[in-house]
Amino acid sequence: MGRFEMSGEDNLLRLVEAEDGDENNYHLQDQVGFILRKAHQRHVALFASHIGDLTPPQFAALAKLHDIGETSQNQLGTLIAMDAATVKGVIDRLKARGLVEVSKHEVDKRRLLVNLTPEGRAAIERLIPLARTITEETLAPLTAKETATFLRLLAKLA
Amino acid sequence: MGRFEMSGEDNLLRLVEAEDGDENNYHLQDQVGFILRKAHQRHVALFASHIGDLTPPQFAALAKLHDIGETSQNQLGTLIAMDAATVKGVIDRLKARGLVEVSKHEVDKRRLLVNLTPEGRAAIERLIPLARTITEETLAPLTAKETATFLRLLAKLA
DNA sequence: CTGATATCATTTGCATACGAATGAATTTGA
DNA sequence: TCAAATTCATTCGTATGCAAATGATATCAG
Repeated sequence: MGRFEMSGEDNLLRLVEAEDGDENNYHLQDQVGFILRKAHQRHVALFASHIGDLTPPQFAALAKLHDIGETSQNQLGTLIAMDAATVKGVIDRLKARGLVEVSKHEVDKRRLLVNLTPEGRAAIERLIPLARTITEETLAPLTAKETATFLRLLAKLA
Repeated sequence: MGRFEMSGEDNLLRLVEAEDGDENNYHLQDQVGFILRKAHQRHVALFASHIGDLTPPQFAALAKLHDIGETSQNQLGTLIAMDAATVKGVIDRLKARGLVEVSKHEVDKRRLLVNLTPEGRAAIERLIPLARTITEETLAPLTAKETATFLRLLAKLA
């Protein structure tokens, strides 16, 4: 289906359509969703290379608990953008490793309170500097000005 | 832990450190990895709202096969940024639905060739216009100029 | 007060995503 | 040539991520 095999009519059509963005061909590698997925993959790989024993979602849970203190599992999920099923798995694994502990809310018996253990607090405080490095490496292909622009626009899409 | 409970010494420390970017506090919601994850989540949700019966990775596989024609499973994985284990699962599910078919490479017996079926070709050609809409909606919070800038910078990170 | 709603957590099922190990086939290099 | 290294595919284990269903509890409206 090379362009050199097109008839004159097809060629005319192509020339007309080229004006509004080559609508005839679909280039997966130019789609925002595909590039977004790849950029996310690269970040996760960088994260793993620096922090091998914790995933980004696990880190996010610990960092948020460190920031705001004890909360319900549901509220934590909202703050770190995880649905209820996902956050449960993350908390279960952190609990199994002794990094967080859970307790029942005294008043509202539906709620499960989550908090850092001393080990969890030590871990997140040790890891935050590494996370800053990961952020830097993720953004390393951009200049400082580009980084500011990128983060501003990315935030609009999130 | 409010700032109004800080001692005078802490306050001085905070003022000094504020000069190089508030390094004492870690704000998860400002980290590129976290925002990248949320932006990706939003895109996947938009995708699902328009194309309910196919996931973005499945769509990517069909779109790439439509673009380049028959190829090995391994090569396809490289082109759509999936490792061998992941692409196998995606192809297995597309195969089970009759959208792709696989065959053995005659010369190199290690390779598994993958190609669209007529049904797969019809499906991807029907879905590509929807995918364009999804791209538009994903980028809707940005102006045209911002979109161009964003895609250029995002590509640098991917 | 109480029935309808809403919220919180859990469970199940399905689909990525990737590291590590394995086996088969191919390519390389001394 | 032939042993070593590489490539391709598969399998296993672990970890998100989300929809849907369920059960317990809490809130709201009449």
